[in-house]
Amino acid sequence: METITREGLIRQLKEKGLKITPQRIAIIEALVENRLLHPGTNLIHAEARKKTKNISLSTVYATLGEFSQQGLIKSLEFDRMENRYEGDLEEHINLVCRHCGKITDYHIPPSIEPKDIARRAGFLVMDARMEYYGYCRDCTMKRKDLNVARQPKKGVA
Amino acid sequence: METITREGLIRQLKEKGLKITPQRIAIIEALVENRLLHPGTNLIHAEARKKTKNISLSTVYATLGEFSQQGLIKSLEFDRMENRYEGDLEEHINLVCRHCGKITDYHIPPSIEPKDIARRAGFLVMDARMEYYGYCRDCTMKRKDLNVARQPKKGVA
DNA sequence: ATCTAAACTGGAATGATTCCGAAATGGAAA
DNA sequence: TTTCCATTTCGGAATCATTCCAGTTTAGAT
Ligand SMILES: [Mn+2]
Ligand SMILES: [Mn+2]
Ligand SMILES: [Zn+2]
Ligand SMILES: [Zn+2]
Repeated sequence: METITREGLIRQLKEKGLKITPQRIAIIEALVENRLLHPGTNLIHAEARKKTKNISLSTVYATLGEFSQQGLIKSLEFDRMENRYEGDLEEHINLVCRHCGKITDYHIPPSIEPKDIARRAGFLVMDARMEYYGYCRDCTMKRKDLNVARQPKKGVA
Repeated sequence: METITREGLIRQLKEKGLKITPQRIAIIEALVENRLLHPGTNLIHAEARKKTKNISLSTVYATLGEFSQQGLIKSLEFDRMENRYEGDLEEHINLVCRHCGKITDYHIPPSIEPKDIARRAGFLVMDARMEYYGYCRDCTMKRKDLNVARQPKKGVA
């Protein structure tokens, strides 16, 4: 099981010593209920508002950031488009429609032949993006502080 | 061959009826010379400036955008980090270091066992990102204007 | 009931990217 | 070669998702 649930998330918050607040409950419910949509910050904000009066957007940002950092959910980051949140932690391919923005999960069978898989799902593959994030050899060597650091904003080398 | 070269890019511009300007030449040279770094807009701007006096940042943005749209290069888009440009059009995995931001190419052998490959390259995989961009079944159906449209900024469904 | 570190808040700041109208120019046509 | 105009360039303002901040509230331990 790798899919988020209301109770599962609450339990994890407790385990990690994070506080259970009305705002967090509302956000959790919004996340779980809309997980198939890979909801963005604004949808979560709107849905959470229906459950508790006045949740600030700042809180939604902070909370989704915290949850992602803690590994409760994953954030799918885009350029000039709000980040989207993933409630399925299992490794799979997200089929992102360039036209309507819909993101669909495609769970990969043991062995892959990526393009075919997508085609079989009726998805017209125009471009692929596969990335691994982690630490390069150099950084692994001099690993002084491999705290989960955000990617540097500037500088290329 | 799938790697950009000065002459190749110039030829493609001509083929597509785009004008050859000093600014574009400078940007092309900057792209080719730094292709291994997956340079960002600012590096390209800085390098291009060395070749022709006064290239505006707007022009660099416009040019890299145009080149990407035409398929001469690919843009790797990130959240809160400047986009990076790819001069190797062959399908491969980009190993993105969360620590120093370095992006390394890893060309995939016929059949993949992704994680192992990365490990063999000395890269510590912490997270994976694999995405296909294209058109979902629904959009392919009612494909009226499948022009390369930018992803909608808002709205989830 | 008390207390404090954590969480929340609204508004300001950030920064990469886009947008804009005006000026410059590549290169086709004469 | 000169003319001409669609394309390109320019710089400054605008955009907008996200982050930051300083003050206030609160969950939950004691
Ligand atoms: Mn998914
Ligand atoms: Mn690459
Ligand atoms: Zn679609
Ligand atoms: Zn590194």
